[in-house]
Amino acid sequence: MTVVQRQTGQASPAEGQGGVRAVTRALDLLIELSSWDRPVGLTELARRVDLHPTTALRLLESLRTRRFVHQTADRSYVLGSQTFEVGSAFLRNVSIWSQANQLADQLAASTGETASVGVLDGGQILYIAIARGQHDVGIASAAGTRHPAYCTSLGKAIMAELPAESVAQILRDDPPVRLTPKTLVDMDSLFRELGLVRKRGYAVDNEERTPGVLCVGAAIRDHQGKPVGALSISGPATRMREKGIAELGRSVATSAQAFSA
Amino acid sequence: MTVVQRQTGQASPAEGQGGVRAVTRALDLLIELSSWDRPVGLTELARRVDLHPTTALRLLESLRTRRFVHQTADRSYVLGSQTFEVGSAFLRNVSIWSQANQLADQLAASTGETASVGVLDGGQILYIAIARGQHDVGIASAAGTRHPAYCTSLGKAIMAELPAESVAQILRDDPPVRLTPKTLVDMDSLFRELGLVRKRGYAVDNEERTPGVLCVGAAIRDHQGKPVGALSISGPATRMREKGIAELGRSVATSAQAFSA
DNA sequence: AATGAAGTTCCGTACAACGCAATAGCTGTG
DNA sequence: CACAGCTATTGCGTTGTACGGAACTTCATT
Repeated sequence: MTVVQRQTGQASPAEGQGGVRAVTRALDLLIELSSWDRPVGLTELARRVDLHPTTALRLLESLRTRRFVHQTADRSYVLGSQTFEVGSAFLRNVSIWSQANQLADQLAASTGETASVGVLDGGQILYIAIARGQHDVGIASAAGTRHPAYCTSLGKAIMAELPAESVAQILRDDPPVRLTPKTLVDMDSLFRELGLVRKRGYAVDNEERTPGVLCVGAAIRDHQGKPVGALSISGPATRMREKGIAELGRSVATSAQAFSA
Repeated sequence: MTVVQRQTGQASPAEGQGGVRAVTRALDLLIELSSWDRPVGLTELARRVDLHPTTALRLLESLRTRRFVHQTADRSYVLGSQTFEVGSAFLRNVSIWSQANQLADQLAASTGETASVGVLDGGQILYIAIARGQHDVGIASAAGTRHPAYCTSLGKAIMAELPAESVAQILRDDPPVRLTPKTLVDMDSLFRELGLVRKRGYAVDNEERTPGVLCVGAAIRDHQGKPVGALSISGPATRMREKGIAELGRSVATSAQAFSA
C-alpha cells in the first residue's frame, strides 16, 4: 500500500501539532536513520518516514551541513558525528554519568553478570552504562536504548522511591502492556510489587520483559535521598536463581547504597 | 548591538545554502544548547543563534515533541534524551567502539596516565573513549569532543598511515593554526613529522596543542591495515618526559598493535 | 504599585518549503 | 545493446506555512 503524499495532507491532528513541520520531519528522518546499522539510500529513508524523496533530500541537506548525517561515497546516508557530540553533552548533564561506567564495571566484575545503570526519563528507563559480565549471553540492552519502567528492575527500583502520584502519572503516560506471561499489567499488582521492593531494598524483574531473563536492581539516591537512577544485574533466569536472588539483591542494593553516599 | 531579524534577511550566502532554513536553524539551536551545562531560557538561547524568540519557540517545540530537548519546570531548556539515543546509535556504527573503552581502561591502568581513543572525522579527531589515569590532572578532552588532527598525537598517528593526498586534503580543509609556540603549522614540517611517526611507530604531541601537555599516540588498524582510529596517553609534559617518551611510545604502539589484530 | 524582562498567543503577509515533473545516472535483464 | 526499472537530483510554479511584529500575560525586581 502506497500512501500518496499531499502537500495539504498533514491530517493527523495529534502528531505534528505545535512545532514547525519541516523540523519535525527532519528529526523523524534522523531518528529513523539511527535505527539502521548500515547506510540507507534517500528513497528508502524517505519511504520509511512517508516523505517525498525531494523533500527528504532537502531536509537531509540541512542535517548534513550541520554534520548530523553523513553521506557515504555511494550517496547513502549514515548518522554524522554531531549526533554523538550532542549526545555526549546530554550525558555530561546527567548527574550520575561520570561514575556510572565505573559502578557498572565493578558490579559486573564482582558478580560475573551483566550490570546496567539507567535513569528514569519520561516514564521509561534510559540505559546510560552497560558492563558485560564474564559469561555474557547478549541479553543486555545497549546504552542509549530505553525500556518501559514497569517491567524492568531498574524502573521498579526507582518507582518504589517515588510518591504514589508520580508513579500513577508514569503508568498513565505509558500504560503497561503484557510482554511476557509474567508481566505485571494491572495497577494493583504493580503497587503491591513496589511496596515489596521498598521492604526488601531491591527490585526483581522475574522474566517480566523477556522470557528467560531475570534482573535484580536497586535505586541510586542523591544526597537528599531522591532517586536519580538505578543499578541492576541481569542474566539467564536459571543461573540467577542458582546464585540466589536474595543474595544478588543484597549485593546490588549494597553497591547502589555505597554509591549514593 | 542588536541585529534586527528580517524574514528576507538570510544574507550570508555561504551559510545556509541548499537545505531547509527552519531545519538548519533548529539544529543550530540544538548545537548551541549542547554547549550549556545548565538550563537556558528561550530568549537567551534565541539571542545566541540570532533568532526571534517567537521563531525559536516554534523550532524548540518541534525539538521537544521529538524529545531532542526537554523543558524544565521553570520553562528553561536542556538537551533531551533523544540526543543521547541517537548519539549512541552513531557510536554503535563506529567499528572500534565496542572495545574502545576497554582498551583505554587497560592503557590507563598500565601507565597511570589518561588514555584516549579517537577516530578521524572530517579532518578532526573525535574522542570516543577516555579513561582517566591515577594522577589525573584534568587535562584530557571529554568523549564527544573534537580537536584538529594536526596538533594531536591521535591525529598525527592516523595521518601517518594515510596516503599523502588524503593528508593534504585534511590539512587544506582545516588549515593549521598556531595554538602554542610549538605547534607545527607549515606543510613541510608536518609531512616531515609524519615520516618520523611512520619510522618510530608512534606519534608525539609535544605541547603542540596545549602548553605543558604531552601526548603519545599510535594508530589502530583494521584487518586490511587501514587506520580506523588511534590510541593515546596524555599527561603533564614534565612527568611524561621523566617516564621516557620512547618507552611510553612503545607501550602505546604495542597496545594499538595488539588491538588491531 | 510600577517597571522591566521573559514567555506566549494571535495574526496577516511574503516567501520558502513543498510536490510534481522531467532529467540524469545506474543496474540488471531480456 | 537497447530497454526497463530504480534511484538521485534539478527546476519550477503554487500555496500553504513559517515568519516577525505586536499585544498580552506572567513573574521578578525596584
